[in-house]
Amino acid sequence: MNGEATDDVRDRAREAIHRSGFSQRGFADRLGIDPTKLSKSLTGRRRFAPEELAGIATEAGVTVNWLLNGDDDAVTVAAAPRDSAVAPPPAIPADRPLAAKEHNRRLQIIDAAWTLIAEHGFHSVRVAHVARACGTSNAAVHYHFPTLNHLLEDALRYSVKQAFDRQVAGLHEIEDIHERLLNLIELQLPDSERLRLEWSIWMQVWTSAALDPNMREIHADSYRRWHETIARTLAEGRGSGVFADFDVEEMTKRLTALIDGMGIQVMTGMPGRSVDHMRRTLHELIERDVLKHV
Amino acid sequence: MNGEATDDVRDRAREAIHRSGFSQRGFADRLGIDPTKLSKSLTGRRRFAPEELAGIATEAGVTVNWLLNGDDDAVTVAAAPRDSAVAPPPAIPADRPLAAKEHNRRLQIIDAAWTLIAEHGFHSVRVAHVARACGTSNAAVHYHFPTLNHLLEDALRYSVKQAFDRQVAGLHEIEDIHERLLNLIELQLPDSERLRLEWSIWMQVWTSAALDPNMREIHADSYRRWHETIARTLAEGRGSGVFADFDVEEMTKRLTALIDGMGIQVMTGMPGRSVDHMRRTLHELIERDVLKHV
DNA sequence: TCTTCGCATTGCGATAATCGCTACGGTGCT
DNA sequence: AGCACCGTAGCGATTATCGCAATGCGAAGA
Repeated sequence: MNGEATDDVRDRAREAIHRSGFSQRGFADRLGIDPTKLSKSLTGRRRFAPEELAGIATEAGVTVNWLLNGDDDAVTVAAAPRDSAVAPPPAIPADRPLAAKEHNRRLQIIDAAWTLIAEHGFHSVRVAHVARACGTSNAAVHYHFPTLNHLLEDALRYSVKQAFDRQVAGLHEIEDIHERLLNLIELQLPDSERLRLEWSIWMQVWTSAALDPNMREIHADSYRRWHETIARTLAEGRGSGVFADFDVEEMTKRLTALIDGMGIQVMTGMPGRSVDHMRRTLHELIERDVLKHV
Repeated sequence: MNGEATDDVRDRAREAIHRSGFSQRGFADRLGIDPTKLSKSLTGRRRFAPEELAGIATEAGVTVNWLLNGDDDAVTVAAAPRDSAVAPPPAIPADRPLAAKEHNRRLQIIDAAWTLIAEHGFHSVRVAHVARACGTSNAAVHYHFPTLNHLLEDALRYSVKQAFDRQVAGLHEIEDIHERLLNLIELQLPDSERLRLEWSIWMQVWTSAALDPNMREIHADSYRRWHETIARTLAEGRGSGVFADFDVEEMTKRLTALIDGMGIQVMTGMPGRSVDHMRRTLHELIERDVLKHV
């Protein structure tokens, strides 16, 4: 968990890129970064930025946790989703590099569906919308996904994986537990457009889970992950004497409930509720009830 | 705000019942209470139970606030919804009692729609479902409501009004401010089946409001009402010296966020989150941060 | 280097199902 | 008679999904 990317990490990154079927240069283009930056990082002359790690994981169909630790289930700063939630559906033939376009339309479709769900709501997404967003036809969508519901479910899993990757990539270098907790919260605030979309999806998952038992599973997995990530951080800080001597489970429940509740208020645009206010309130809570006072 | 129903209250109740077109006996049947109880209450020999007040208001198309205070907008224990949220759509001809069945199919349809929304979600409600639940035809639904969307909107307004009536009826007799705050919370816990359905609807309103600007209005009204009800109670307790000297707005935000967040966790069936736990946590918060400690 | 073949991918058009809404006529109350 | 209320039947629009044929690309062969 140190700041330098080890040889192992670089090897795995190289392997993932190779298996994606892209050239190093093409992969850098997809990530939207300069090819020379990627090259430097892959040879150890530059460290990976958190977004880059997350991007590599997404494009190559692996997890950041695997990139960093060589194991999808390695215990790290954030709790891992269950397999059900990651499942890269077409089994990856480990030996053969994928044909350049393979896996890509699929990812493009999932991402388009994800965005459409976040912007217009689960029930308003039509096959035709997804197809149009990808510049392709309805049939192409149905070629990759048997039914619309399969696609939508995969889009939700994609969302879970994204949040996980973002957390691992953004937090693994942070040693100070107090700072890590603050950063963990920062990574969840509905601040950027991307995170607002993610919040929109969580809210939809909550309401669906309250109605439809089939949604319970994906919700339970994503929420358990979120709960355990907080709980693990609190437990670490408490164990190392930086945090006060509270009941970890109780404090986790309070913190998650407060974050969710304030997130809703921000997302629905209630007067007086802003991201700034949300951040301030959470920092106050941590200052007052989480940190140990000497 | 004393415990006895005044002459005024009884007069207004009688008027409302009369205008509903039912006989006193028939009205009691609709409320599901013994006709003799209704008779005693109307003549002052028995007090109205809170559910009875709420029931009278719902069936007769008035608000509990009007029953108690003679004015829909009277300032009371709970904040009133804006007109937009109550609007008893067919203007009530004040002189003529309604024909027995009038207003009733309409209410039945709204209530059926309300239940269906809560159970299956806004977007899954079909005209045919509502019709079947009422034992009638699609056309009957369209007779009372121009479009499905009008019906669904009215069902949401109905939900706002219900919560308001429940709060006024349940709290108006409680003088002790601390006890009233606890009761206010108690009235919102997703404990009974009815309240679980109401929570389901709130969650849907939240997510819709985050997506669709048109939903903002109804959400803003219902949430403002909820916010102000809490804020008013906190301010009253603070003013009378029972509560500590906190910032009312801030405390209101914290309390509502915590309630919402925990409500979600209960509604989605997260492990370790129960109504009991929710109640306990809220009571602890009030004990620690709201009450004045001598 | 050119041709051919196989296969993954995609577009086009059709089909069937769902669903909101309406036209029209009937019924019973006043 | 007049009116509020409601049922039957069906139109028309939207959509998910499927069958079929075309396309394009890499591998294999000439």
